[in-house]
Amino acid sequence: MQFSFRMPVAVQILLCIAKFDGVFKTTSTFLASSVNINPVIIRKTLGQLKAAGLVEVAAGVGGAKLVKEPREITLQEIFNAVEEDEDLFHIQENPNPKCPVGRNIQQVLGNKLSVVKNHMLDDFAKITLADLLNDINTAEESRQ
Amino acid sequence: MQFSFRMPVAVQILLCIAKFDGVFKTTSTFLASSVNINPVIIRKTLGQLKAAGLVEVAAGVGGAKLVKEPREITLQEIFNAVEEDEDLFHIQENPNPKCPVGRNIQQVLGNKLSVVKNHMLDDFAKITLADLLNDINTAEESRQ
DNA sequence: CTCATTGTAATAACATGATTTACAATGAGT
DNA sequence: ACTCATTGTAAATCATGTTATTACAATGAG
Repeated sequence: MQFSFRMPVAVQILLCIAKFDGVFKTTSTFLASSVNINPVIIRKTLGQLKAAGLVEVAAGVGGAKLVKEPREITLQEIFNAVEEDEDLFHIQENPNPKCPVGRNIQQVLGNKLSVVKNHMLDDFAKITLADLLNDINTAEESRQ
Repeated sequence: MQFSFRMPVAVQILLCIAKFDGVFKTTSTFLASSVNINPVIIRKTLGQLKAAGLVEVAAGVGGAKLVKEPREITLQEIFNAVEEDEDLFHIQENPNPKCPVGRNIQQVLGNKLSVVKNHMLDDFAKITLADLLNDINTAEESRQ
């Protein structure tokens, strides 16, 4: 069980937009070929990133640009842009109300897990697009 | 996108075994009625918990018991018992190798995300079954 | 030997994510 | 105003994973 492609795809989109800014027009087709995914997914994801205030997309003419500096864009913002705001885990919705465990599990376990999720979001907040761009460039250099 | 029922179900199973120890025989049918889930799921989950050394199950006669004290059982052990050891997120497996972003995204983003996952596991390690039992009891008392 | 129960396989039902096709709306360039 | 590549979006389909269900051999105390 793991999270879907969504956040990683969004990250790759943003990295490409940053990396190729001024060099290539970053259309959905162009981005789709980097990620190797369907252009419609790219357009949908770009829409979410636009709604989150991270990019602006030129309808008609095509291409996308970052609205903020890479070091001001965190993984947390990207995650929140493309994922629902929901609990980390499914907890059974209809446990037995006659059982002392069943009738309290949602609240008790839910409380603990929401703390864990908040820590995860805090971790995401510490990782910026600039960090990732930097790592990409370092990795590129080490390929000679 | 969220994790499945598996870990929460395993937690509820263990809580019931601890709570009803010596009072009821905790068969898969009994546990299934607390969680309100199919007994086969319970049996399968109990099998995973047994393999992880957390419970012993009496085949034939029925019923399950904890092998360790509740305060020695952590959410991390439970999580690892029922979930695959895999990355937190899917990262596109076939990105474009001609793109400097595509050919490095797995390594770069994967590194960052594995740190986050380890933090999450550390958080899980700090939560014990005894903590949850205690919270259940407190919640029960406040119902009067 | 009996019988409730576990262990397990196989299948179906269901939900969700990803793919693909299609097409109206957009807007810079001519 | 027209063109045309592109976006935005809906709808249908495919793929995958999770949960539910049925079935039955294996288990082991009484």
